[in-house]
Amino acid sequence: MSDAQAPIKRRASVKETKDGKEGDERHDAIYRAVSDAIVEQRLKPGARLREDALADVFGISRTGIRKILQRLALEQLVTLTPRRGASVTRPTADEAKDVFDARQLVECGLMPDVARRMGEKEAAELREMAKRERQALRGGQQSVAIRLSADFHVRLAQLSGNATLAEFVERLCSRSSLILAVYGHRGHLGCESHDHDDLIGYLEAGNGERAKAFMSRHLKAIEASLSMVEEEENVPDLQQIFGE
Amino acid sequence: MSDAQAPIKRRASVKETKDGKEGDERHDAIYRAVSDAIVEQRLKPGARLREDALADVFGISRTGIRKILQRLALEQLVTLTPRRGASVTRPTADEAKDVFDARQLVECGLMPDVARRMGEKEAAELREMAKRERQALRGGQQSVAIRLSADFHVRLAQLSGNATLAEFVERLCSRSSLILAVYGHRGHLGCESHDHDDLIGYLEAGNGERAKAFMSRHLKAIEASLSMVEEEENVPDLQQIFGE
DNA sequence: GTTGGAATTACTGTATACAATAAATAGCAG
DNA sequence: CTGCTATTTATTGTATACAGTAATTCCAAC
Repeated sequence: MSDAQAPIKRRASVKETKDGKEGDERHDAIYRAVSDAIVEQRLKPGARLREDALADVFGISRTGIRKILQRLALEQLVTLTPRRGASVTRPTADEAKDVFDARQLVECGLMPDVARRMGEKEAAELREMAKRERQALRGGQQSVAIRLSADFHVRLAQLSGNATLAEFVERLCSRSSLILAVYGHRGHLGCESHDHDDLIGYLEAGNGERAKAFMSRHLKAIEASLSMVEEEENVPDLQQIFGE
Repeated sequence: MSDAQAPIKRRASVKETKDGKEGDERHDAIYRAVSDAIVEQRLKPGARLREDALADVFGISRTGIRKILQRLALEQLVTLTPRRGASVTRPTADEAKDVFDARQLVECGLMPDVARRMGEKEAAELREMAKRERQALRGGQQSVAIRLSADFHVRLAQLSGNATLAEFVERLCSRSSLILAVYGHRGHLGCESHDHDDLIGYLEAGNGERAKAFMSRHLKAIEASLSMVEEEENVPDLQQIFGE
């Protein structure tokens, strides 16, 4: 079985790696910087990402930026419209449903495997992650908490031992963060903070079926917490005026 | 629910679109040409894909080629090693297991949804695809049959109505074709040709659970038909000599 | 004849320059 | 003053040139 055990890489400040590092690492750092900014909603859905501007900010040429934008586009975090450039993806309600249905199928299906491979070390690591998430939430850093929550789910999937499915879950979680950023209620993060701790308990006890059922409820709760009103279009005042 | 109903695009000869079409379509055509060549094993695992060579063949510059190679790399059809260039991915036994486990989870899980949304038109289309696959197999075009089989599974996933999962299945099927190309026995294609017809029957009858169970056996049969001996390395004689 | 090393070659990584197209603005006519 | 058209501007698409690095080949020495 392939090893999907590598822990989630810590995000490093982009500035730090600016000079000394090789090109590859630099590119990865920029990729993560943009990805994080999107997931943490510092770049809001619909925001345009001009190549020149990004190239200036990060001090590389447009060539490298295009590569990164393309990667983000394949992960559906940015939308690449021909001759119009890149912008942060604004997930539709349909996409949101697809993503959560997919998570339901995959993440729940993975729980038995995770329970089987769960050891002390893994449980401790997960608890640490859950703790950090709680701290961020208590500290009012909602967007950071969203990302930490996603990290938790991804790490869980990695523990299943299936690298392919873990990677898929990673993409789903990124998109979920975007969905939460758009449709989530302020002040009510989807994940109840103690859910993750409970889940770890079931997994550590080797109770895969119980964990599976719990994950299902957990995901349903997140999805239910969303207010799925499609954002009004750019010029919606017209319709409101018509209504009155 | 998002619309994942679009039929699989027909592969067009690359030559045809060479002059008249716009850049975007041209790029897509080249992408499909390379992708098909890999899936149909005209480009064998391990084969190097030099940028210059591809640029010459398709009459565009390296810039466009790199874009395409990058996309293929993200789909794990080609492996991109830094400063060494691109080569057709040679799936490991571990990867093969992950891919088939993933297919087991996802494709089987999708069957109930597919059964629910199955209509006459869809069934007819699937039967047509299955027929073409049988014909290719009978005509000795094994590699074409592998691709048609993959197309069938992808179309099935699209009928579930979940675009995200359908796309994931598409990737898994591409990789499966590669796996079959490497580990499959010559003359014994994984998919028994009538399996697909039987499956359509269950789905058309709305029997999702039966279809699910059948799909599970079907995928297990394919996986079981593989001979999972890791290909010997380029210069293995040395090891044999050591053994003697 | 084989091995070590240096020079050459081949290839990728990156930036930049140029072309093409769509958006914005200004100017003109009604 | 409004609406249409033309020009300008901003931004992406593409190719090419240059730099850097790994692989190969050739030569010499043992």
